[in-house]
Amino acid sequence: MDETLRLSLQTCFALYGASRAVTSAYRPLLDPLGLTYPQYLVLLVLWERDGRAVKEIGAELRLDSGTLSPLLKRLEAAGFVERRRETADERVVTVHLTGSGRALRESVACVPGQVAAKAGLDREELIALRDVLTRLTRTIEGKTP
Amino acid sequence: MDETLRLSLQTCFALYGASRAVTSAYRPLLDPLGLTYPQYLVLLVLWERDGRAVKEIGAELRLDSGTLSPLLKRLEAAGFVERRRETADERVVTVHLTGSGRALRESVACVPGQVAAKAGLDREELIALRDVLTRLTRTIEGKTP
DNA sequence: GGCATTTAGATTGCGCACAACTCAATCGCG
DNA sequence: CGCGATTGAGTTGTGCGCAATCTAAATGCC
Repeated sequence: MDETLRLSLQTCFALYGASRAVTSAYRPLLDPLGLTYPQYLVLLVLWERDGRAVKEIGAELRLDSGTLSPLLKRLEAAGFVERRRETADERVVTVHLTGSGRALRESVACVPGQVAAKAGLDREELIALRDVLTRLTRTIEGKTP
Repeated sequence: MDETLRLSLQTCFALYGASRAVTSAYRPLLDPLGLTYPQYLVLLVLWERDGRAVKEIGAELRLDSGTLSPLLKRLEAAGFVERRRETADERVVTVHLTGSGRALRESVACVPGQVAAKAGLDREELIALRDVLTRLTRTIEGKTP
């Protein structure tokens, strides 16, 4: 097989493996708090700005309602968020942190540092990796809308 | 929040997003053939060397039997592979390509090239990305065995 | 005002991932 | 040889991720 094709395959597989490895690096840290990695991402979005619509959260994380609806239901069942149907536009549901949802922020403050330590990349590499992955994602999404 | 922690979060999220973006770049190419990306990976492993044990495939792709057993069952139902319980050691099941499983190889020959085109990274970037991701995965797996 | 179109969210269904468990076969050690 | 420990595969249950579909609400256009 062509060298370039092989390289493409290897890179895609490396991406697939690395993503699972990072998620599994988060797992032992989040599990004691009763969170999964995607749930943690939703909370990050809400900690930055509370009371967002499901739609906005989805735009931020690139997740549709098919993924978010049940996930938010679980976060609500766990007591970390509340969902409110807006009166101004009753199609919209906004998601609000509860007290324990806000409190969780302190509990996970050390998580990113611990994951960074497990990853073992230095600052330069993290920046380069973040930037090339962001560009890759944007390029693909531009071509598969 | 600490600048470094933010960087770590951004990089993990970029990895999570890029992995899904790449998988979704494969989807329209593999879907007409009745394959998913993980199924395609299993076939890649078998095209390289046929008749491997489930265990070996799992070691190659870092997938356990909980993922592979039903996946292989679906590949078998689709007529691309056959599973045989070994007589020498009856715990072992080896997976063998069928004629149509082998034939599929030609049909997907163009796939990696098309994905590479969608990704829009040049050769140097692909190599750098593959290598840093491979190192990242190994480092994490070394620390979370 | 009335009706088609669009929009936000939920639901259904399928296929991974992964943990936890079962079961049968094999291995290893006394 | 016998038997406990280990191994390989499968099963069960949970939680994404995404396509397809549904419903209700809002919008637009006449």
